[in-house]
Amino acid sequence: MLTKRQLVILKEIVRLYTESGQPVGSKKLLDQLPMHVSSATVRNEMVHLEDMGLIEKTHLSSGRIPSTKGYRYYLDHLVEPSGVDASDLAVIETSFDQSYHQIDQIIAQSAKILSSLTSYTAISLGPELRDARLTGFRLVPLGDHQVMAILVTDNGAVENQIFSVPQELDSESLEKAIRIINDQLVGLSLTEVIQKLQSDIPQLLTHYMITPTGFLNIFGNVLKKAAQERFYVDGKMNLINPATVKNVDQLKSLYSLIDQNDDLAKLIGVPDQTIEVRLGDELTSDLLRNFSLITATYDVGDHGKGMIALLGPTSMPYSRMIGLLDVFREELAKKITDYYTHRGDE
Amino acid sequence: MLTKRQLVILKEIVRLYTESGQPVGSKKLLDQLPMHVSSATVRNEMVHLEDMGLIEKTHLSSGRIPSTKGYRYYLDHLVEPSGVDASDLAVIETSFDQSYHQIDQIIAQSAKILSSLTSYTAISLGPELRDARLTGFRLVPLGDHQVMAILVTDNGAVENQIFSVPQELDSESLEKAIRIINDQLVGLSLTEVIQKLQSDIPQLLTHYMITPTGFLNIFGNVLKKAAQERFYVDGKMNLINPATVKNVDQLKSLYSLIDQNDDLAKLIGVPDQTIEVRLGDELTSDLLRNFSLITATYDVGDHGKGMIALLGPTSMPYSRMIGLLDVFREELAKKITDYYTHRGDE
DNA sequence: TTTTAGCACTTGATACATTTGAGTGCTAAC
DNA sequence: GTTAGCACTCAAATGTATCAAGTGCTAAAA
Repeated sequence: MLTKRQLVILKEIVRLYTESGQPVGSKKLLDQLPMHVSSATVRNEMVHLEDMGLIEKTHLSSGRIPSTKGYRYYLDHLVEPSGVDASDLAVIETSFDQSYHQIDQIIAQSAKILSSLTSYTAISLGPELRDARLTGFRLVPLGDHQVMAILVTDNGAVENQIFSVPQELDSESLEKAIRIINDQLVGLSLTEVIQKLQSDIPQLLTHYMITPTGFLNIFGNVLKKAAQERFYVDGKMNLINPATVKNVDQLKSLYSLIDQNDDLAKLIGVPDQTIEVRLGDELTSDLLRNFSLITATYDVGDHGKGMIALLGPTSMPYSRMIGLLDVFREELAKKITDYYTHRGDE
Repeated sequence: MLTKRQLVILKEIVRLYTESGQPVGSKKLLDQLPMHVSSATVRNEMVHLEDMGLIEKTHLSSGRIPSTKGYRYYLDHLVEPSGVDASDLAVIETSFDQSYHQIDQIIAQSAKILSSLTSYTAISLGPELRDARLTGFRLVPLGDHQVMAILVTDNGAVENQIFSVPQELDSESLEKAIRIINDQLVGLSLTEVIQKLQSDIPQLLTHYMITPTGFLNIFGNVLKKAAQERFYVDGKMNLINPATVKNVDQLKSLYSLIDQNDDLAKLIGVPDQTIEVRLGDELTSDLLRNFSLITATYDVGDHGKGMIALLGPTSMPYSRMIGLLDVFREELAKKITDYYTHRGDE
């Protein structure tokens, strides 16, 4: 158990280190501490904190920096989210103040705003699509044996993809198939649609088409693409930071980790807190040893939950970041709700 | 005028410097030279070359490196494109060996192949769209006052964008408008379409619609997007190179230069040679002082010309790069021609 | 028992001198 | 025109001294 004084010292070490980037020595620390004790006392306390593994030295005679365990303790017990600057708030509001034709544009914009506000890498994810309901499937002939398949869901996501049509498909049976799809599947959630696609539908189609596989491939493809979570990342450049990335190779690996949608999904996982910070070992990849990931979920009622996240060095100014994300959650949820209620009414 | 021996020496300096990255001294140079002269003779020749501004020293007693002017001379008179490795050729062929639904996928893949083969940044541009002809314009209702506008051209490019439909547009007049567009404009080149859009069409539409502006906005938007040259860039990471980029800020500026489609268009301009190398001052931006840009055009007959390019440090192995691009031009043109002839016939 | 003053010790950073090696330019002889 | 030889230059590596910031420990004070 930590004494009151040790708590204050740990908290101050975290603050000073994130501010200055330099290891914190007993003298510097003393200037900032509210109580008046001698530097020797502080040193003694620091020895205790070090014994507990909460802080560490970079070399024998250096000042101390928080260890991963120390940050963990700080985040679990000490951090106090700070309020958001009026100027930051203004940036958020003006940046969101445009009309969007697609929800994905809002999500992409979110990542952009967050990364510019924080100078870290921002990741954002739209409301979950699994529970979104299919509102329509279209095939638009483009000529030259090509069609564009378009899938629309009730939460505003639109997925499209272009296919070369297999020769055996004539436009008549295609139209029939589409009618069946729309009759049978509209209104179901995407997960349900995926299930039905593996049971009822194929048989149903055989009544009207000779070989439904070609068509089912097309539909299945677009469906898969639509049901997949798609992360928007902004501020990748900000990963370049001598404190976290040692060499160019590491940077390249990091980039490919982040560009890979699946890897990113694995990294972020399923946060269970509203705002959650993971760092060091808690992150899946060895590449992220010196990183910290703050995830925040947001809630848009019937339309499900989404997520925004910041990826940066372990020594982030957590109070500010957590405060900021907390406000941003609300603003984003508001904007999305707004979008759902007003779309098309301009 | 340079003597035979000076030419050999200049060429060798370029080769050794690109290989080693180190300034080349008289001794090292001597080992590689075919004729047997003394190092003093070589030194004398180097003084001449330096007087002509073709090579330079990094400091008073250092070896020599080619100057920008030296590279220019080398490229104009000395470079001999080398053949392409069998392995490189195999990579190109296997990477292209898939079926593509859209021409843009081929173009994007080109950039990917080139950057992975060269470890430089690769840029690619599809066949010119100005002369492409409009083959169709569609509006697909998605529900909730939203439509997707789709524009197809005869060279396989498909552009789509989603709009919220202005309230005053009912579906009936929309259909009429689309019929007019397709009747009047299909078969014309995009440049012609853009012209007509500013003259005949608005008046023509007023016969059938009350306020055509809403509709014209949508069409104009997609048209503009379709007619715009879109560059595909791959291997941006490779710009990180201590030889060319000194600090992180410069890197960020470079990235934003490359991400900005317009800036990129300005940078690349209109190459008049089949394969052209520009370096130093010849590039528009100050940021690119230490870079070299190799552009190569490719020709797909009726479907116009496109471009591929490599951006890297001035000290690239030009023989290999030029040889590679020359082969790649052909392969890409072949692949695209292939796409046009076989699309839809699988 | 806790706190503090004092001191010896460690370490990274900085500055400076010295050496080494790769290279040059020049001169005089071939 | 070419070459051997030599004095000279400079960056990079190496060595040395000093400084500042910090620590741990001990013994005395509170």
